[in-house]
Amino acid sequence: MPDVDVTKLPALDDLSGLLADRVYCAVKSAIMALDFPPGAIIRKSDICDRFGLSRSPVSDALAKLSTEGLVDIVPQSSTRVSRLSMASVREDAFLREALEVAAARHAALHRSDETVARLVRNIEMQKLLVKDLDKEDFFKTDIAFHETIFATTKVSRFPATVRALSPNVDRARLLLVPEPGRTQDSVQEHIEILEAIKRKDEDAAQSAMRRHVRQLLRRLEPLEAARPDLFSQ
Amino acid sequence: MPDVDVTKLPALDDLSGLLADRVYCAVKSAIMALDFPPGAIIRKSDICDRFGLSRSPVSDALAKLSTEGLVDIVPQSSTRVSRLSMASVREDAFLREALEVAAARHAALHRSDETVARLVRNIEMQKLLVKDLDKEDFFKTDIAFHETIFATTKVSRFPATVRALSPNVDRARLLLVPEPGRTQDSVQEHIEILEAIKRKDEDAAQSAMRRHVRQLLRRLEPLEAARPDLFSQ
DNA sequence: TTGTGTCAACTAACATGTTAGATGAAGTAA
DNA sequence: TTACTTCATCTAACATGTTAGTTGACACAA
Repeated sequence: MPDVDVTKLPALDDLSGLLADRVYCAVKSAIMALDFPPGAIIRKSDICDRFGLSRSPVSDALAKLSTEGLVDIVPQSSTRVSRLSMASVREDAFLREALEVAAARHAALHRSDETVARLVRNIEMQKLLVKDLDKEDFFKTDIAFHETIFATTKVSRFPATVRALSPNVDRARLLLVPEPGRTQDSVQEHIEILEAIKRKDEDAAQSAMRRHVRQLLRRLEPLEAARPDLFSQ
Repeated sequence: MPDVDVTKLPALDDLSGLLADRVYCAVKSAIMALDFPPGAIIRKSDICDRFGLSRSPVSDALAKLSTEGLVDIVPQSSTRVSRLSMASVREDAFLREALEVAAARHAALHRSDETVARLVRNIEMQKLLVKDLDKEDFFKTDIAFHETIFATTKVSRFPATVRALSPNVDRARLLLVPEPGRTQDSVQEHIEILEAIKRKDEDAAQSAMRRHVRQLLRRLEPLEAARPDLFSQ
């Protein structure tokens, strides 16, 4: 397995803040974007050279990534980008589903009229983007839909927690090939969630959200066979 | 606000493994046990002296605790045990509920006969411990009950994730005064969860678990007024 | 060919030196 | 007294030196 290509690291353009945090963000985004492919070896000294830094902030950054499961550090030996495994993707998907479903249920019970209005606007936007085949903005609007639901919980770290608990899902997601009609289906699922939230039907909101998030896992399952190079075992 | 008392740190008796990990465990257990009280200042050099170590492993340990929200590091200035806040306790409780409820639902759908047998045995043990007023072992058995349900999800990091997501609930919990009849009620709630799992009624398992975990938050709510010294704002 | 022991090379872990920024007390002016 | 400035002190962040453990190649024996 070759080393990672450190030239793919984004620059540390964020001028303020700790060096360690900035290195962390740069390496994390390279891993999440699969620019650092699963299994590749990360040489700390290469990253030090790339940014002109000492080993301290780089080690701190990699240690943090290690606790999140994105890199595997072998004591006294080596550091590499963690491989995907369908087991870890399923685990991530389970945890994400638990949180998404709880948020949807909470939204149905406690949503304000303003939240409903925001979700309605969001879905109108989704319909337009599907018609215009704008995948990238659709993706962003999709995320905004879910985060609007998260926001009803008043748990400020909800979006960050969901992301932190399911890094493998997010990485694997990038390997998906577009599936004809998937975005339309996705909008329809969002509408069902919204309708349940509108009429304060918490059970319907819960099951609609569950059906929706399980679509992602269904599409991820075949990946292990399609890209065995990126998966362990 | 005084400094923490480093003599309250447990020894690093675990002979193998990284120093940083061992320091992390020692400091974490002191924080979780409230031996390091919320708001107290942690001096890295004191901890270095206590264990006869250099600053590297101690800094690594505190950085990890910082990402978990158990210590607040002010750049270039100071490190202190994070204060509790009812807002963070409520956030923790919401996330914990989401996971506990999802696990209960999953258990109801996918439990094996062996899981049911294990839960039945566990509850028999609970009844005995309540009768004998053995609070400490009851607490352990309670945890084992929940972890048996977690195990049905096959998500190996489930127990660790629940703990990591709700450190403030676990800290605040230690401040609770015993409530007459609470352990009996708790056993009754466990029985309701078990019965729902037994008959594979996922909705009943979900709501029984929700009622159960909400009892904890109900008991935590009055703490802010009772111990304002440990809460921020 | 295959399994084993040795060893050089390399890495992360740990120790220690240095720097920059935050803090708070003392001094000063209004 | 109050508000502002100065400055000494202290801390975490960062740089660098050192150590110890892992790895993989190679020699050699079965």
